[in-house]
Amino acid sequence: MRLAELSERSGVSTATIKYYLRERLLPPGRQVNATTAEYDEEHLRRLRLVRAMIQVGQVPVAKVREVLGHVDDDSLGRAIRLGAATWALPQVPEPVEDDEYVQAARQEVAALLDRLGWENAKLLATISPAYRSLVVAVAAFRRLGYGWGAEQLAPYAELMHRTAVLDLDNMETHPSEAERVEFAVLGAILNEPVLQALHRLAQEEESTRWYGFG
Amino acid sequence: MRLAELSERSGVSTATIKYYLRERLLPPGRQVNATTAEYDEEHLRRLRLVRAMIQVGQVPVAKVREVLGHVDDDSLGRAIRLGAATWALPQVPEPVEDDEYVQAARQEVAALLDRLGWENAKLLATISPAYRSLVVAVAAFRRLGYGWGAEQLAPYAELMHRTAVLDLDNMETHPSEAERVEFAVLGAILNEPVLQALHRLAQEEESTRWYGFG
DNA sequence: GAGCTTGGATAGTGGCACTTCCCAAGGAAA
DNA sequence: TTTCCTTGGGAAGTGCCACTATCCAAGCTC
Repeated sequence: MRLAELSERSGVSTATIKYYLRERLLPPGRQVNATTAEYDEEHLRRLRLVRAMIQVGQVPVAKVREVLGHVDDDSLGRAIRLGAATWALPQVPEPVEDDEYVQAARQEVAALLDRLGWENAKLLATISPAYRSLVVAVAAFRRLGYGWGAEQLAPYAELMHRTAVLDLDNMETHPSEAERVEFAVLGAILNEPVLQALHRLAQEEESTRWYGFG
Repeated sequence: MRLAELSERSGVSTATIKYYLRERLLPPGRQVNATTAEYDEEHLRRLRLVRAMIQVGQVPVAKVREVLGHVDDDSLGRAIRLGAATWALPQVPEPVEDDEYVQAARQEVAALLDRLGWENAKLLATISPAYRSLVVAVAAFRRLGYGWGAEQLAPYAELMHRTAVLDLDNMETHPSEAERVEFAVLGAILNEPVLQALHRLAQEEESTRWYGFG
């Protein structure tokens, strides 16, 4: 198919597709002659994946390129490819100053991992962006005077752990390795908006149960 | 305290504080004379809240102003104030076309709420941004050929429901109404990065348990 | 051969979160 | 008193980002 058809079938304007081609989020089409290139179903699928990451996952273009690089890199193991995708996602900025709140948050997070027995996560503490994000968020709470500590976090962490197990179970249901990897990446990126929306819906459900609509 | 001290104690540059004052995210200080204004602890607290929303919660400035308006509006009931904060948060864009995927996603979400017995959420279906986000995200999965439906979503929804119950339990532990409302708003905004970070950490923990670090 | 579409390149747009610059007024030091 | 620094406020500028508009020459279509 040509660019116009790719545009029509994906709902993405030709100008934007050209932009993605320029940004190397899509591989170039097969050049038929000087003014025509041919695209196939794989391009359409990749384009939809890119759109889903950008629009639903709110992933910036540069990060999309990075993630796709890992998706296409067959030399990496699955845990690495899954991790690479998650790690490439936008993160909260590095805490500029290591003030008392950040240090206290660091201790609480460490205590949390101890309590949960997440031995692997402890090993990843110094390098995992998720770990850093958690510390920053907990520090923000503490800075405002709320005592978020291991005790309050533990039940949340248990629930998130079960969520992660569901993620992996779902991934395992896919037959081919290529499909599993794409699903892992997608899951890492698209599951979060799903979880977020479910969380907000559940909050609405529950708070109206407690307090009514008024 | 004066602007310079407010800046020092919050770690936010004076230029940025001026910007927040101009954008009405902070109330003006008490004007001492033509070139001096006096700020107090409440300004510092509000500034930290604003920073937390913008940096950790990634909430755009315009939305922060909107949310703060609800926080300060004593005339609203708690469920409304909590909802108002969550609803003001950035959302995925409206699905442009009501194609087959969006329609199928809508049906699956409706089936999910039936299955879960979330009667209040069903009533909110036409107006809740969270509902719309969920539909958009599920549609994105379906467009890529993954069969996310009520059956796969239900266990996730159960876990998120328990999370929401934890949220409300935590809120109830705060003694004063004003504190509860601020905590509800903050929880709606800052809990999400916490949950996200916990989820990613749990994924790392679990996938390394399954597949190792290699 | 007139008039269309094609893909590629370049430059422009609009929004956002700051950040820089300038100013007049005030306080402090010489 | 004079000089110098600091203050808060406003206007304009910056840098980034995700597009989007405009050109262009080549080719296809009637």
